[in-house]
Amino acid sequence: MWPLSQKPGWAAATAIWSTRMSLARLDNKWTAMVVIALGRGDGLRFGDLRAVVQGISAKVLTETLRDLERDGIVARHEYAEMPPRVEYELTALGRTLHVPLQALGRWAEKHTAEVLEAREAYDAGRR
Amino acid sequence: MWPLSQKPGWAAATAIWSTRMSLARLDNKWTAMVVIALGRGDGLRFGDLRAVVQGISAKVLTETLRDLERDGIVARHEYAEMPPRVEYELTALGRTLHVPLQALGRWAEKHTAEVLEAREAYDAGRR
DNA sequence: CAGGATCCTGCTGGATACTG
DNA sequence: CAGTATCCAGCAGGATCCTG
Repeated sequence: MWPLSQKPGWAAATAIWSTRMSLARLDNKWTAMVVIALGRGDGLRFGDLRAVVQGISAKVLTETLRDLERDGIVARHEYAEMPPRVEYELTALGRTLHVPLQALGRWAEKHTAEVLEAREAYDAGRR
Repeated sequence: MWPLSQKPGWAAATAIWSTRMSLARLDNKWTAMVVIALGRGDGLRFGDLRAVVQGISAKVLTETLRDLERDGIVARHEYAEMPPRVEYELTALGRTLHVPLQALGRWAEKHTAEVLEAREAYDAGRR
């Protein structure tokens, strides 16, 4: 195996990753969880999302949803009622994104123990 | 469809997501790209990684690699040579993580155009 | 209830210089 | 080459208060 840096086209092809991965909105640490949450039920309310995505503040949830709406991943439905009701759901594009993200969520659930063990072993070695 | 907040077990089951997704190291925006890069070749050097994961600083790459090593996802091989050489590769656990992350990368590549269009449309409507 | 506005802080992560 | 150490700016994101 030769150094990647000498592989023709590699650097150029991978240079745009950062841009594309940003488009996937992975730069916002909450995005993935919001999309996964939305992928489960249809018509989730703001409050439901806050409860499900534990730890997120109202402000950040609002911003995250705005960004996702702008990117065509989330659709916002506002009902002129009293009290006001707003529901969010994934668009068709959003549902395609939900697939790999859900796979990632499953990975996390499945391998949590292994990661924790590795972490303890590492820390034990350092001590 | 009833509100999620009333679904028994849901809140409890999803409350730990944040923890588990953190374990997946999605809170670091560079992690995904580093793992994807490592998943391609075996024995990537520090400098190669810096070149491939465009825009990352040496400091942050170091920290990211340390965290991944601690979590048992990346293995570090140091060679006592002059000049020094250090190679990184995914562990068995790391390769299982690589699968969903690569899928995510493919999503980003495939749907970049759609996202950009949605973004323009959204901004046009706002104007 | 859903969020806009504002203020403020901590940590992320960049720049630079130095070592084995 | 592959880091480490230090310093520091910027911004993510939390707390609080307010509105339709």
